Amino acid sequence: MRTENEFILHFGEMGSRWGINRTVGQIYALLFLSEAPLCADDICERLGFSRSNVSMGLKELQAWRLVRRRDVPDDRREHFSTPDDLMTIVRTLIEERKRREIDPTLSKLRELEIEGQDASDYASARITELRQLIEELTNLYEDLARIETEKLRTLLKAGSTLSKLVTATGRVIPLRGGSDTKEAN
Amino acid sequence: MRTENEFILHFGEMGSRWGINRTVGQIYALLFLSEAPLCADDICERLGFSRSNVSMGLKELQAWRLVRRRDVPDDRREHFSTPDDLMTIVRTLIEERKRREIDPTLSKLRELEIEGQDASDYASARITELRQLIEELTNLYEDLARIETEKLRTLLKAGSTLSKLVTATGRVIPLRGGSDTKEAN
DNA sequence: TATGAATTTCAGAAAATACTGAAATCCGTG
DNA sequence: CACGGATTTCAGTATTTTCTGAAATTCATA
Repeated sequence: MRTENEFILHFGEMGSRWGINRTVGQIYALLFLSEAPLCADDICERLGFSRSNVSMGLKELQAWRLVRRRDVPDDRREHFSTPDDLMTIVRTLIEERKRREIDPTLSKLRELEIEGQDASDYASARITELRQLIEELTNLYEDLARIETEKLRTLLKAGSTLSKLVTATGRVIPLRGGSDTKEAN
Repeated sequence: MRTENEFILHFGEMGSRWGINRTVGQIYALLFLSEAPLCADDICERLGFSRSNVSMGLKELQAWRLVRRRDVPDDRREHFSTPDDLMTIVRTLIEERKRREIDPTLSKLRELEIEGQDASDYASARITELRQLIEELTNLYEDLARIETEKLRTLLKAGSTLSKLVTATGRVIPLRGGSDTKEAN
């Protein structure tokens, strides 16, 4: 209980840094730690928030796709839980943050490049450069997002796979302090 | 001008999603688009914020390491600019966000694993699982952060490098819709 | 289609955050 | 070390965001 409480309080505090509020953070944390799905009343009781606040919070978590509805037999009330698989959670988180924090800016930059011919040369160049970099990073992300969870996990656990990755591009990139054997290409 | 203004307003609006406020977002955008370093007075005048607000904003941007001081000859006032290299900016952004949004949670999880033996089995398992995944992702990030900008950029531009990466682990992971030739291993 | 439990909506209260102007501090120069 | 421009601090105000309770709505069941 002590541990669970601290975890929940921590998520509440971090919430604002993560772009959700205290309530939403705590609700998420509570669901994350509970094996069985919980209904809104359970959450109110446990966290001491008003019913309406919990309702809002659950709505937001569903919009983030971080919490899903679950049917519990013999109970009319809706229940909620977080996905079991952590990798799924991480993927969702990244996807949603990209959608909220990056996509709108990419659209705006494209729009400004097309419509706006009135910026200074320097400003135009910077906007284009930024748009290009965001596109490249987005493409990389989309490649990554296609790799199945199982294999991504293997990759993650394998040691210094990264040096191999870079080797595959035709160059050798020594890792600082590493002792990789160099492969001539 | 029209274009610059729209860019600045957009950064102001997005600021709250990015964990900075409107003022800070606008100051950053203005500096990002200006070739010459600007002093606080320039910024006040251009954006219409109070002197003290601009001072706070610049302080915050420096704490994020997104803006640096620059000396301008024959002017006693401090001037500021964003780094020229976009890749540097992206690295800094990721580094700082990791520091603010992930590191504190990783510490807390470790602490809870050590101190807290009172959680339910399920909760303990989830905390451990989460701590492990964050560590793995953090390690991956640290590997990536060591690759020099020049080479990272090459990598980013190269096409479907990712399938090669995964091949290097000893498996072939077909990209959805891709037409990579499979390499037997 | 009337009932009532469950859920959502929403206007206003409470809390948190951002912003300002005035005063204090800093700092190079005479 | 006094002057004066540049910068920061800070207490109070304004704005935004979060939270609540009451009312409205939804929806399965009789």
